[in-house]
Amino acid sequence: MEEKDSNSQPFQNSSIPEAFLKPYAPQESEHVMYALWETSRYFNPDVCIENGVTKADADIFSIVLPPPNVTGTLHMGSALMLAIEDILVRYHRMHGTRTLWIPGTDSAAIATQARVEKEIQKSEGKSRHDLGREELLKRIDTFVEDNKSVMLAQMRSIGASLDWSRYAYTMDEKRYHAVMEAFVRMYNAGLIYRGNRIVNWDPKGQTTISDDEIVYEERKAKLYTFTYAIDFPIAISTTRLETKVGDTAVAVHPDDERYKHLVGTEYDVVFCDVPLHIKIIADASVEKDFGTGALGVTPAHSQLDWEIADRHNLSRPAVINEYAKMTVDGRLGGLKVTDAREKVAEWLREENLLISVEEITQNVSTAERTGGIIEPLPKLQWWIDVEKPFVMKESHIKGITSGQEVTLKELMRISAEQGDVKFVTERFEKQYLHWAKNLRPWCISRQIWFGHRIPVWYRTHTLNDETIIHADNAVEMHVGITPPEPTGWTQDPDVLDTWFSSGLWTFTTLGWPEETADLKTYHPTTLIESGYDILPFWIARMILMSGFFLGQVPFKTIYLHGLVRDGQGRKISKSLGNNIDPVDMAEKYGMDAVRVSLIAGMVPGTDSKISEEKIRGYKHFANKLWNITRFVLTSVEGADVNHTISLLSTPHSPFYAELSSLIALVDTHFSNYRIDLASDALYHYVWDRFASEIIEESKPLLNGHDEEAKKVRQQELCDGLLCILKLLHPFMPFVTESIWQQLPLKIRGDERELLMVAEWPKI
RNA sequence: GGGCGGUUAGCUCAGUUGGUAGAGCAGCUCGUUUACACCGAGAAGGUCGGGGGUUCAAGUCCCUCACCGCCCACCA
Repeated sequence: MEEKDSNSQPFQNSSIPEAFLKPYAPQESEHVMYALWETSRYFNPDVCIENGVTKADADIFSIVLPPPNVTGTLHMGSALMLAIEDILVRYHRMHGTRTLWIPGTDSAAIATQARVEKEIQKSEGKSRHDLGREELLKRIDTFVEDNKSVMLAQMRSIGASLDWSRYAYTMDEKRYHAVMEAFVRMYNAGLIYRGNRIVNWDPKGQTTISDDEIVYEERKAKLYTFTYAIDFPIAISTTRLETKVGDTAVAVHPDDERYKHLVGTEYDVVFCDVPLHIKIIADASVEKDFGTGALGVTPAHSQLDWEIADRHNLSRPAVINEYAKMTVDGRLGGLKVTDAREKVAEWLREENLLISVEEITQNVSTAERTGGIIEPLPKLQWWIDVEKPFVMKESHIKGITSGQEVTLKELMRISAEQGDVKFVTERFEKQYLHWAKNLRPWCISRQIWFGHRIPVWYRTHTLNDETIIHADNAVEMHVGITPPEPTGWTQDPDVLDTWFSSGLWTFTTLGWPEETADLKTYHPTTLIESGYDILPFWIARMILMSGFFLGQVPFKTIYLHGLVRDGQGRKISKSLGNNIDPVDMAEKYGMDAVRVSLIAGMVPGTDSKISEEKIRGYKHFANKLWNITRFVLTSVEGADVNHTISLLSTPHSPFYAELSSLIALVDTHFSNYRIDLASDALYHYVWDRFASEIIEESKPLLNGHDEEAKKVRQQELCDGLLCILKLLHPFMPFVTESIWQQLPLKIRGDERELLMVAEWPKI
């Protein structure tokens, strides 16, 4: 950009701050503004009270930041989340509300461990077993520490006015202890148990994963139809031939006329070298129209079959191990499942038992993190029983009375149905209720090393201790944060599902299990704000946990935002190369522009778009504001303006009336969580009204000879500017604060020094 | 299979209780006389996915069809 000839510079000898002689340069001031806010310590509501910014008995607005994973750097999705929350937080803080926003980061157990393991494998060619548990955890800690500092710096760069004095990490000491405490209490209430059930086993990651971590992939497969033996009366169909050596029954529909006469008969066959005892049973879960209408029941390797086995008291031989290899004797022994499948097909052909082979497409379950094909296996795991009634000693939840007996499932349903938690977007309530209704036992143990280790201890010798109960295998077990004696006890090697600890997040961040002042003051939190993609994972589990431990809902309102997509509405993905980095964009156009372009046109619950053109547009807007200031300052130079905070409370001209209705409109949009509409209204007022019309109309007035009219207009311009700065501050904190900091005292009047804590204009 | 969204200007989307179709970006024409060219002025552009219904009046309410997308379940 060329420097203007100094002779043509009209402000050469004026008192206009020099910064306004150039276009707005966000890069120079953003970090300075953030430092100013942070050192003021006003992000902390206690400091606001001490300094009279907030009254101690003011209304509460509390919100816990959904902790970003320490694995990554900040992407547009997290930037959107931070922007929305910061806008709401700044808005409430300026209203004099006692406002708390708690920052945190998430260890993201499986994702983080997988990431570090992969890097070590790549650079050193070593697996986690080569390193050992202790060494791997050390490496992960180093990785986390490195990443964390980058993450936190980026969160600051967004402008997030988080109370850093209350920062929490899911794996820090306080949170770790709270999670242990939670496990023990839930166990003692009888809601956590250890049991053998079918789990989703990921042979690649060598761990259990939850239903929610499964991704279905469409694949072509062969559907084989065959009989177990020449004299076996029913043909069955399957895509997983190799599991058939684990069959104990053939199930048919009770109403199926073809097979009715066979129900109850039993057969002994030798299938692929494996002796089987097959019982023919009738079960309503069988589809008459699929395949032959008869289902070979493999209790140990299918969720559905396991449940059928429950109903018919069948045995459940396991034939596949954790490495997806066959455990039977004979020709299949030790083979991988895919090879075994071929082998069985071969055998069927030889024996003339194969009736047909059909190409079908089916959904294969794969692990989200590793891509491994899920092998359903029976395993001894820890579970949360969501259907077991317990007594809720003290309930603050609408629809549940203290002392009432409820199940976790009912608790989740009632919290939403009675309106104790409200959804900003109604359709998510339907989704949530549907999910809560179909909730099954929740498997909370994971066979990885990084995470909250299960507080259960085992030893093989007996001891007379009342706290000891007997598990299977005649091993003694003790549930507690520490072992009953310093030696002789081994801790369960598994760690907890990351969502177990995340479910406690709204109250562990406030100091639970201690009964802290924070917990009393800020819980239930006012609002949870997150992407809709983690509704079942996280939102639902927080309601469960908070209900159980505190008899409260974790938050009163649920605001879910959508995905951030690219300018054409495509998902942001590495393969498309369409990623737009918020930090890069901020360097180019300023963070305010990034923030506003993220929330403009973003309706709660729907996906939104971001593009570089859009960001550029709002950069221009920031500059417009800058130049409006320049004009106003020039116009009132030497004039006698006198600003007091209360000025706006008595609108005495169309100008003030218009400002009042703008404030009212913005407030209405905020109360409906439509910050997109609020920012839109402000954008248009500032540009189309204030800049294009009011300022233009002012020019003849300011140059005219009617001194009274000139004076009135000068006052109006000042008040208008201050009002606009305040209204825009939540959206564009950097440029508005930059301007505020450079306003001459006579214009700022008796307002506070930091715009961040200035009083919201009153109508 | 079950559920839920969406379809409005070239592109991306608003449109609150039914009352004369809106914005941003792109594009077109013109303009650089001092807040801002990171600007201003102006014009153009839509039978609101198709069909039917309710109503004095429908982008908005109801029915139906088509297409796109998402979530859940999952057939062995």
